[in-house]
Amino acid sequence: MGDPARKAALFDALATTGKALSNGKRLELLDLLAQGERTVDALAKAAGLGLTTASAHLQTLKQAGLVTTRREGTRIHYRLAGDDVAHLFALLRTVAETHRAAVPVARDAYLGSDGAQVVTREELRARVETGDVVVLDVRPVEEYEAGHIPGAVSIPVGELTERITELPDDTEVVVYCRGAYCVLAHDAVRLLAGQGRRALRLHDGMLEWRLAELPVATAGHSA
Amino acid sequence: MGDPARKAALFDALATTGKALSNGKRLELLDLLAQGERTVDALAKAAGLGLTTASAHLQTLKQAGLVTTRREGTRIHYRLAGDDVAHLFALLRTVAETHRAAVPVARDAYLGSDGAQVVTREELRARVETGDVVVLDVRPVEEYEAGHIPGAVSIPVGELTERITELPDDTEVVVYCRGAYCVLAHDAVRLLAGQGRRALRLHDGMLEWRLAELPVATAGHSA
DNA sequence: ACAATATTCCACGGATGTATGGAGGATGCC
DNA sequence: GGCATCCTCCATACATCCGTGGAATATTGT
Repeated sequence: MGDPARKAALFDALATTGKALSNGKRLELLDLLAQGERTVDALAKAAGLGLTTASAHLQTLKQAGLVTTRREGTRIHYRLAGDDVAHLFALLRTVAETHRAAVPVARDAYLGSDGAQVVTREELRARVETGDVVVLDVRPVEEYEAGHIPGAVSIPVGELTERITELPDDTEVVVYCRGAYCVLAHDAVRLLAGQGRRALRLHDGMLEWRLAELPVATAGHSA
Repeated sequence: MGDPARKAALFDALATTGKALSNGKRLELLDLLAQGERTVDALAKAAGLGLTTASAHLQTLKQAGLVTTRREGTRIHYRLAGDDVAHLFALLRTVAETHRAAVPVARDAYLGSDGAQVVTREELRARVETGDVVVLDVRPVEEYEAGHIPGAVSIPVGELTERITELPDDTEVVVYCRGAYCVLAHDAVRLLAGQGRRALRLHDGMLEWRLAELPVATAGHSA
């Protein structure tokens, strides 16, 4: 009763999934995949990995059950196996931030400060309803198309300088990007400030918005 | 703007916490700690580890921010750093079970089948209210004292044979133990069946009960 | 069938993780 | 102080992981 070997086998099986979360690069890949599916090649470039290395990490994630694949011609698209995986990633982040001082420090060092006033999801939602603000999505277009906050305008941060005139200058702008660990919104706020504009920033990003089960619009039709 | 080295440092910091979940023995330790605090020695014995090995694993968990310590005389008591850690563990389990077929297989192989009818938390709560059932906690006494389902009777599974007469034979008994991966309740049901008694089993256990924020009673006073 | 593209598989060296036994620290009791 | 207890730290041997390049595989287009 309660064979230790079988107990070890059970927890080792769990550990296989845990192991997928034990490497920074794999976590970066999960962070990217939380925005939508991507090909191996795209993931490798985005995470700054060699192709074969990225492939190996993706195999590990697949083995762990965290991602699934879809073949389209010669390309293979990876995506998260489910929203529960995104929740797991987000919870790992929260736990690490709560209980390890080094994490918030590293986060601030990476994101830098933008002096922007931050807005919670609920505040943003309320202000969108009243038409009080313009919401700006600064992620790459593909990610915007895969799902964005209803009513948001898409201007990838790389094009923001030349397209800044598309933003009204008589309405407050709230910028957002992928999630709590995404620099794009910080960069955008700094860039806008450099142009004499003032912008607010959503406290986290699309990932948390989706996990909170708030409405999401996709390329074709609004949700 | 988005220094790759800082990005890597941030995700590596996260990975330190993830790494804590990458080893079966550490997951066993977390599972035990979810029931309440324990000394190093007790944890080592319960998990079937050498003392120094257990100590090393606990250092890893502490480094990851998942556990904290408290010294009492010569002993050091480890405990989970917070309920969010228990949630993280539970979510990892759920994700692994959902997306990896090997996990439920290993679970069933470890727990064995007891033929018992299972009861959900809500069903149990309702039936406790009406006084319809006796709830039996078969965990070690210390764990019962650290927190149990209000109204539950404590008979550790090891003493169940000799103390079986303490259970009424005109009322249904619902057995529970630590959580979804705990054998004690399964063993108890098999044992009761061997004595001609029939018992139901709570679908999961104390861990999930607590995380669902249902009422918990402690040794002295009921919650 | 052949070439091109995208991805996976394989082999290797360097780094990191794991278990074990023995030494070293901290606390409590006499 | 001296000793016992409990735990941590250190050194060692072994296994596993990581990143890298080259070979093998699968699909598409010609």
